[in-house]
Parts: sequence; structure tokens; C-alpha cells
Amino acid sequence: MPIYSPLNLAKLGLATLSHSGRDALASMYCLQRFSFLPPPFLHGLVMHCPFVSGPDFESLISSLISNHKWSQLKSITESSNPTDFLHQLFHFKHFNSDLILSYFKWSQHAFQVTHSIESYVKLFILLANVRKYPKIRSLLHVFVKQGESISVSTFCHALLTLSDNSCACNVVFDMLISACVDTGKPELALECFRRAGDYGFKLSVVSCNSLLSALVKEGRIGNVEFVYKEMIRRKVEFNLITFNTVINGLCKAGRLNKAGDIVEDMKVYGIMPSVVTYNALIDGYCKRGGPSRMYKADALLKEMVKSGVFPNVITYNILIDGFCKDGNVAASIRLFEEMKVHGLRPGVITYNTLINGLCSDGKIDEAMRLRDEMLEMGLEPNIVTYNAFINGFSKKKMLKEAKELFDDIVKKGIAVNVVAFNTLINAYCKIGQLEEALALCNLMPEKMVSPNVSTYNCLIGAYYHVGDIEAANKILGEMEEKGLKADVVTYNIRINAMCRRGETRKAVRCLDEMCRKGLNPSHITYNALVAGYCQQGNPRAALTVKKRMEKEGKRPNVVTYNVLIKGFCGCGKLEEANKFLNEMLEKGLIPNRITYDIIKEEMMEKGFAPDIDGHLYNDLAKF
DNA sequence: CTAGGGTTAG
Repeated sequence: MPIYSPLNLAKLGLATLSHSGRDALASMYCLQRFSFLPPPFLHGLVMHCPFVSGPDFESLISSLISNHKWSQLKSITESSNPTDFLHQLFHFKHFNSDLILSYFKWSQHAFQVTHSIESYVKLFILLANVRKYPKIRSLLHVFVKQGESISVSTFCHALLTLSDNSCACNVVFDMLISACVDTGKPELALECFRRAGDYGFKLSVVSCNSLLSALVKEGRIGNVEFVYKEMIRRKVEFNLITFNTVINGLCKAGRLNKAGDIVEDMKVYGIMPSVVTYNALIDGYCKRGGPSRMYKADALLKEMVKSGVFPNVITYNILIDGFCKDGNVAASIRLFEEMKVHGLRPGVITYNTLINGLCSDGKIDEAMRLRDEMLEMGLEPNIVTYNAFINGFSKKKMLKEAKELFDDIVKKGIAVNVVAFNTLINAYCKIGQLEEALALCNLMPEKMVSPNVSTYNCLIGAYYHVGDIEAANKILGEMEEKGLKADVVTYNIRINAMCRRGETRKAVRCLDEMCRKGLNPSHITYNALVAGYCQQGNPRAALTVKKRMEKEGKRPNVVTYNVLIKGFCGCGKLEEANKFLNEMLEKGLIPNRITYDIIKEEMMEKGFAPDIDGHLYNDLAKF
């Protein structure tokens, strides 16, 4: 093709410059198809002829974009800004959405610009009209992920003003919610959900479900209930997953009765509970079902079978774990055998759960037998399995064995995780071998493991324990410098240490501080303060703490009462002590060994036979 | 949409 020799090109270039812009561009269009055009040449050309629109120009741009001739396109657009150019593209008559999307992405990257929400929305609508949903999804993902502070109302407004196709608007906005959830911004997703109501966008059950699921994960049960109620009000379609998610959220929050109500709701809608529904309920009862939790969990198992829903491996895993944590490993083993009889094959999680239960119960030999069994079944022990054993050894103060196992894992090339480290670090801290604990901390970076809040909590607790308050505070500061936020346990440790030192005022300020930070004080937090005041011989002040915990919706537990009873006994106020003993019984709390010891000691001291209150004594004597 | 490991209190 002799006419495209470099010499001819140059001649043509000079010639075209003297022609009208339009002709020149047409020539360029011919040329660039052969990829010959040197960018500086094009740039010079464009500088000399102000833009003209029209089919030729459109074709040129279209061709450049579709063939990814970015450097040449850059030459052209350098004289106008990418945002204006994008707007020009939107007005092209026969320009397809793919080309605009292509330019959109390239220009953001090449010019380091972020297009406006309106531009995004224009593109989304364009894509929605030709049903290119996956493309919208991935672009929305980028949009949400990179957007620092996205104005949802601007987005809504743009959607309504730029499109009269309500279907497209609904789809785009629905996908926006999913994108927010997928990029870990549930707060934003929730705002979108609210706005969708204001602007009348119809949402799909899929995006609402994923929003619900994200809110459950964050433990925001109030928001879960809001979304659920709104879905009913707005007549969003429901499905089984919607109900299961809400039920699971309520169970996780300990709202078991409410969860039961939702089960009735779903039946009304003609949706029957599935194995997932029952599993969520059973898990809820196992973990937060009060004193008779395992009885209720077991009743649910029977109920599901009766209504024709068959338990699966997960159901058994939940129950086995529940019984283990309830201190009833024997029941767990019975279930383990039962599941095999029903043709369900225990998996790695099943074995790990049982092994952990046995190890926590000090039955390491039995746990070892199970490990052998899992190997026979072709199941590979993983880091969780090993951690259960490390924990078992640590609990038995067999730190040598624990450390040997740890080293073995490392040697085997299995990646040790932060839990393995924490288990061992905690064990060393507990027996006062701080140097060993610190040595492990120093090993963490080498194994590519970062300490977490729990790691620091172990160390902070250990330093308080040996009375090195300065070191504890130093490491607390170090933790916060690393961006790790103190959690409830951190505060419990601090508050407890303060109370033990008699600094109860300071401890209360610490409690206020954790509340300000949005942390929910636990029973342990309040109990530490109750104990602190009692130890100071000031059970009256301890009562104000009890009132505060009740106001916050935390019911005093056995520990709270034990501490109070001991406090009142300690300053000779036996009647008050007895009042609280009766109060705890009225509330259905079962006194434990410690309650019994406190009262017995007190009575003996006073020279009474410890059966003044015969009924109570009989109750206590059972322990 | 449901299941497993470590940390706090008397």
C-alpha cells in the first residue's frame, strides 16, 4: 500500500491541514484504521480545527474507542476536558452504551477524574435500557467502593430526572443497594433502602435479603426489624430466605420469642419453615436460650422431625456444640452416634466441635481417638482441630505439650493463625510466664500473623495481674496506635483492674467512656464494679451499679447476686443479704456453689447451724 | 438464609 508510506503520510498531513476540519477528520478516520497515525500528528491536526460534530466525527471516535486506540483518543481529547467530552458522547446519535462505558472507564483512569453522579446515572440508564445488567453491577461496585461520600438523594434525583423509564430506575437503584452491601457499606445500603421508599423505587426481594443479611451480620437487629416491616408495608415480594434471615437475626440477638412470632408470620404467608429456619432457631436456643436452653433446642429437633423437616449435618453440628458448651459432652456424643445412624456423615466441623468439647472438658485422650477416626474417614484435621488440642493442653497446664503441638503445626507447614497464637499467649500469661508470651508475640510477624484485640487483651490483663500498670497502659496505647480499637473485654479488664485497686470512681468513668464509644457493657463489666464497691465496704454504691445495669436492660446474674450478698454479709447487714438471696430465687436464678459457700461461711461465723432457712439450705445442699 | 477454635467476673 504505497500511498501510506511515511512520506505520503507526511504530505497528506500537510495537505489535510489546509483543508476544512471535516475533510481532515474524514482522512484521519481512514488513516487510523490502519494504525499508522502518529499521535502528535493527530494532536496537531485537532488543535487546528475546532471540533465539528457529525457522522464522520462520531465514526472516528467510535472506531478509536472500539479498537482501544487510547493514545490517539487522548490526543484528541486533550484539548477538551474528559467530562465535556463524555457529555458530547452522550449526545451522539448512534453511539452505543458499550462504547460510552469503555470511554468512561478509560477516562477515569487516564485523567484521574471521577465522573459526576449524574454522569454515572446517565450511563446506568443507558445500560439498563439495553439490559446490560452485569455491566451495571460491576460499574456500580466501583462507583460505591471508590465514592467517599455518595449522596443518595442526588443519585435518586438524577435517576428520576434523567429517565422516564421507571423500570430502569428500579433496576438500577436495586442494584445500587446490592453494590453497597457487597462493598461492605451496609449503612449506605440502609440509607438507599429508606430513600427508595421516599422516591417510590420498587425493590427486589434479592437486594432486600442481602441488606437484611448484612444488617444481621452487624448485629443491628433494630434495623433488621425496620427493613422487615417496611418490606411488608411497601409490598416487596417475600421469600423463605427473607424470613430465615430475619429469624436468624432475632435469634442471634436473643429475641427468641419474637423469632417464634416470625415463624408464625411466615406460615400465614404460606411459606413453611425449612431446615434452615429450624437450624437458626435451634442455634438461638443453644446460645441464648436461658437455663433450659438445651431442653428447648432438643424439643425443636423433635418438632422439626414431626413436621417432616429433616435435620441435616448443620443441625447436628449446632446441637453437638450446644451440648458441649452446656457441659454435657455425653449428650453430644449420643447425637454424634445418632446422626451416623440416620445416614448423615459427620464433617470436619462436626469432629472439630466434638474434639473441642472434649478438650475443654479435659478429655484429651478421647479427643485424640476422634482425631484418629476423622483421619480414617478421610477427613483432614485443620488449624481449628489443632487449636482445640492446644487449648486442651493449656487448660490442663500442659504448656510443654501445647507448645510442642504448636511447633509441630508450624513444621508441618500448616498456617498458624491468630487464634493459635492467642491460645498459647493466653496460657503463658495465665501462669505468669510473660517472657514466653512476649516471645510468641515477636514470632507473629514472621508467621505473617497480626495480633488482634484479643492478643492485646491477654497481655494487658497479664500486666495488670502482676501489678505493672505502666506496662499495661503502654501496651494499650500501642494497640490503639495500630488502629485496633479496645473492645468490651479490654474495658472489662481495665475496669476490673481499677476496681481491684480500689479506684472505683475511675472505673465508673471508664464505664462511661466505653458507653460513649458505643460499646455495650456486659454483665462482667457491671459485676466488676459491683464487686469493687462491695470490696470497699460500700454495698450501697454497688446497688446503684445494679440499678444502672437493670436500666440498661441487663438482668443481674448469679455472679451479681453472689457479689452483693457477700458485700452485705461483709459489713454485717445480714437482712439485706438475705433480701437479695430471695430476690435471686424469685427471678429464677439458681444459686451456685459460691452462693452456698458465702452463706455457709457467714452462718458458721455467726455461730448458727447453716440451716436457718431450711428450704434454701436444702436447695443449696444439692450442690 | 443456618454450624466450628482463643480472651473477661465471683
